Amino acid sequence: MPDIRGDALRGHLETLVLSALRRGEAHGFEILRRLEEAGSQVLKLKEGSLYPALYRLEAAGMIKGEWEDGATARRGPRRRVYRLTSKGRRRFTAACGEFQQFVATMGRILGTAV
Amino acid sequence: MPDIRGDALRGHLETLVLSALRRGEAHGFEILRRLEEAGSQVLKLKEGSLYPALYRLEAAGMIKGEWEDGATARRGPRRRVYRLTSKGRRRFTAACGEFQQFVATMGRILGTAV
DNA sequence: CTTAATACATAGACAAGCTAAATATAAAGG
DNA sequence: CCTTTATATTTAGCTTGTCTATGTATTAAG
Repeated sequence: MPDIRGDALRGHLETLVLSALRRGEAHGFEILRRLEEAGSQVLKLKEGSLYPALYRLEAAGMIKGEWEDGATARRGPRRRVYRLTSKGRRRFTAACGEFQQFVATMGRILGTAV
Repeated sequence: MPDIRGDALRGHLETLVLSALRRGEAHGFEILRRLEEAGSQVLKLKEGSLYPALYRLEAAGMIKGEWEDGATARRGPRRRVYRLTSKGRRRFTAACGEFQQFVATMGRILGTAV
């Protein structure tokens, strides 16, 4: 089972990130884990793709990130926890519709066998 | 109904071109027409995207292009007519499978409502 | 002879995802 | 202590596909 190529993902990654955050706020690594888990081994997302996507989404007001309280008893550096804004929630709904349209259009062209 | 953005298309365009050629050989403009027709107004493909894609596909041995015989009584310059190679046909089949997997994975992440 | 229609070509911009490496923090282990 | 290990974020630079915009070529029509 070949991996999903980066180019195929392009333009859809932000939708995936928004989707991952519907399950509740999460920091970058956690988002990565959620997506790879749901992606069943074929979706391999890289930090170098995710973090810039998070910055874009935050800049666009779709998500809001805050540094986690430092007093957590765990290994590792501070984490930035993101949550969906209401704008992001609306964007996600719209993005789902657009994706559906994209799939429908592709399907029409590739034939019903697809 | 918003158009399908270029980024959403990225990585899927070559599959679309292969698909268009299943209906028989065609020159660039004809491919464009076939795709836009099947794309129902939401898929707006540009020459600047299509022709490079054709060159890539030909270089990869997926399609074969030949200059049309000049004695055609019609307006316009010579046309380069492309047809699927057997390699291209196999590639198309594989690409359909990959697209299906992509859609399935996206669907799993976006939720069944998608 | 000009205009319109058709078709191909391509330079350059742009953007998103990838590679790879650096940095930071703190628990765990000896 | 000091090193190792695990966790998490950051970013520079590369690659590549699509788009914008423009240019060229050819022939029918007026």
